[in-house]
Amino acid sequence: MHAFDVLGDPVRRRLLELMAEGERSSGEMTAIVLTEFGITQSAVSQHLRILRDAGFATARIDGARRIYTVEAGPMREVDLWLDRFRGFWTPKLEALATEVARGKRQRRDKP
Amino acid sequence: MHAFDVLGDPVRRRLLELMAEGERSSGEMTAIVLTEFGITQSAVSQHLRILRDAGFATARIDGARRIYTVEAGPMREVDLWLDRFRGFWTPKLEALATEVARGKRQRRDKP
DNA sequence: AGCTTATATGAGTCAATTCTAATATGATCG
DNA sequence: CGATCATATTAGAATTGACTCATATAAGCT
Repeated sequence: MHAFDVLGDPVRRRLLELMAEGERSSGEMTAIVLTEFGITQSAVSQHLRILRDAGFATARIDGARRIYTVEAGPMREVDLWLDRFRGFWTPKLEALATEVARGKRQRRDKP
Repeated sequence: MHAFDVLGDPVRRRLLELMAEGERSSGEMTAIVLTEFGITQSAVSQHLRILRDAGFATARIDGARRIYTVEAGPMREVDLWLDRFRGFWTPKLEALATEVARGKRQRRDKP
């Protein structure tokens, strides 16, 4: 499943937002998403599985709980895809700074 | 339609990639996507409409042709959403450069 | 004007996705 | 141990989304 397909669902985006604020148990996230979207525990669990399968999150077992952590990999892919559009909104000087920030992943012109 | 829902489709992503390389007519893009994905002109036109409706592209009329241009707005939204995850992969110093690059859109701590 | 090219739209079909309901697994606690 | 809590899984129903086919609109050509 392509990273963008995963991000195409609002519940999954919300789950990732929650994890971005710090580790969360399945239960905490379920409680929140349940009130916000009105879906069942089962549905949330299925979304969490999709996030795990696509590498967006990992879960560590803590007793009866699963603690979820967001993972950078697929998010970077998305960010990388966006690179080709940065020129359309980033002023030139700032673009240079971004270039530096990104560690000049790719060389665009000869030295 | 949320920006990420729009990007969730591979044909639409491809169309945006093509526009990112420069303005394109509907016909040019249709020809390419048709060979790559094997879908009809109608399907491509419907995808282009979704891109227009969501503000990802605008079309200018040139005789019988429509020339499409990619628009920054929604792409920036996506980039902004990604900000909250940057800390998970950007080393601290580079994060600072990104901060500069983004013009310090938001203040995170008191002066 | 009539034919062709370029693109868009609408209706209906089909497949993929998401949801609920029911159930399973495993930890915890009395 | 039996009950309960936390989470996952499976099966099937409901929904959504993308596609094709047919048709519409408008420009360009002869």
